Amino acid sequence: MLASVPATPTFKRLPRAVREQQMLDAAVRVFSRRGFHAASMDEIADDAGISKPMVYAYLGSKEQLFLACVHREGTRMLEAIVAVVGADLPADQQLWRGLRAFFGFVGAHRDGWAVLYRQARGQEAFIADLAHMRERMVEVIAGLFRRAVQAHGRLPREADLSATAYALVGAAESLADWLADHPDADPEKIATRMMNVAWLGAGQLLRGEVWRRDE
Amino acid sequence: MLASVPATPTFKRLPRAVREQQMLDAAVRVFSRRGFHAASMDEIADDAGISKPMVYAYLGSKEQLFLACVHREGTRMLEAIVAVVGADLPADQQLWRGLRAFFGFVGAHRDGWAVLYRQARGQEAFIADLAHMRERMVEVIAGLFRRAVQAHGRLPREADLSATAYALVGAAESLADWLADHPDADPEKIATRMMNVAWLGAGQLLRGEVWRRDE
DNA sequence: CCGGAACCTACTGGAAGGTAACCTTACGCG
DNA sequence: CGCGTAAGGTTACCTTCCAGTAGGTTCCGG
Repeated sequence: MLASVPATPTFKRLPRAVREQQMLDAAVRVFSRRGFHAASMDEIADDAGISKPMVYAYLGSKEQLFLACVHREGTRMLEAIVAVVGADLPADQQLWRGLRAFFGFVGAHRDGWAVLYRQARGQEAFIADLAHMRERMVEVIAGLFRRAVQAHGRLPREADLSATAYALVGAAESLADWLADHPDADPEKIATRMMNVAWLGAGQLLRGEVWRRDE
Repeated sequence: MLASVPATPTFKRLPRAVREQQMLDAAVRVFSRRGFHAASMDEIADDAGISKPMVYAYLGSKEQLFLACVHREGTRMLEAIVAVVGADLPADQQLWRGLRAFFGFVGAHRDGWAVLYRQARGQEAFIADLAHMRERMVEVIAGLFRRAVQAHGRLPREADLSATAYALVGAAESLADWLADHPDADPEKIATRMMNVAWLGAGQLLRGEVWRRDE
């Protein structure tokens, strides 16, 4: 009989590891579409092609699920950046490569990272974890500057370093936001603009100077 | 007669305009303490010393109430900035004064503006209005640069101008966030640091150059 | 004394987080 | 081979919370 072979190849039982990733994918989609509170577990489960209790069984509560999303995406992004920043390159080259990787990543995950990240800020329950990831990013950049300044034979003040790093991270996030909302924008171009303002500063920019990458 | 002055100063009937401001004050407090969704209309009404139906009668729905908050605070901030930026000062002076006003404002409304603003981002319903306010801010800064560049005899590309402005706005917001979380930080100092990185850029900073305000 | 503005208590209706109890397929092991 | 059991999966429910409202009361101005 025909009926013995099920005509629905989609609904197969899958091992936990696979389902978990599918659920996280769905959760990222829904969270970034709706925001944390407005997203319902029903919709996430639906989007993942599974029923709600499974989500609870595998990922725990809604909060835990959200944290898992942020953690996965954040780790991917940080790895993508760290991978391309060579430790012994000149500072501007490091910054350039990091920025290019960052905007490349955001460009490739438009509805994923940027929006998710924005969601997490201000949601009381997550600011601690978010601040921690942000801190790691800031520390990477601050460390970059620390070495560069020391290479110039001066000793930097920590407060100045981290303030500068914070400002750069904020600037990058702002442009990433803009990028996320403009599907036809070119990440590489954004990275170049960001590099210009970050490295040269407004003062030199409006005098017509341009940063060149001469790799 | 003495009786004409009521002896109960707390529970007096008040004209609409006054109550509305009290409600907005309470709403800003509660929204920034809890976040948009976690804030309940009951708590806001309670905090305002009034009952819930009054809030609905005067300010409409929860969304409208939130928008009213954002709008009021945002307008106040923009006015504070525009008021100090003289139209015919050199560009760096304008930027410096604007930044000082901005961080001064945030410092004076720590639990008000910064958190409220962060709340609004990512909440589907508000991104349009938020983007509009942000756009006004970006346009102010972009206009500042446009004139400065033209004063140098060159014609700027709009895309570059707004990208630069976006980056600066993002950097300022990021530092403002940091400021909102550090009650003992000095707004003036943050403004100086921001001015350094914005005007000089990282390249000159790590060579040890410093922007001086010589007013 | 009447109209309307300020104000209240008390309710409804629905949405959504979370769970209990149950089915069903794969597959390891005797 | 077959059988038991755990892992994959489901339906249907409970509960709580909260935006929003119905309908009534008090007070002031004219």
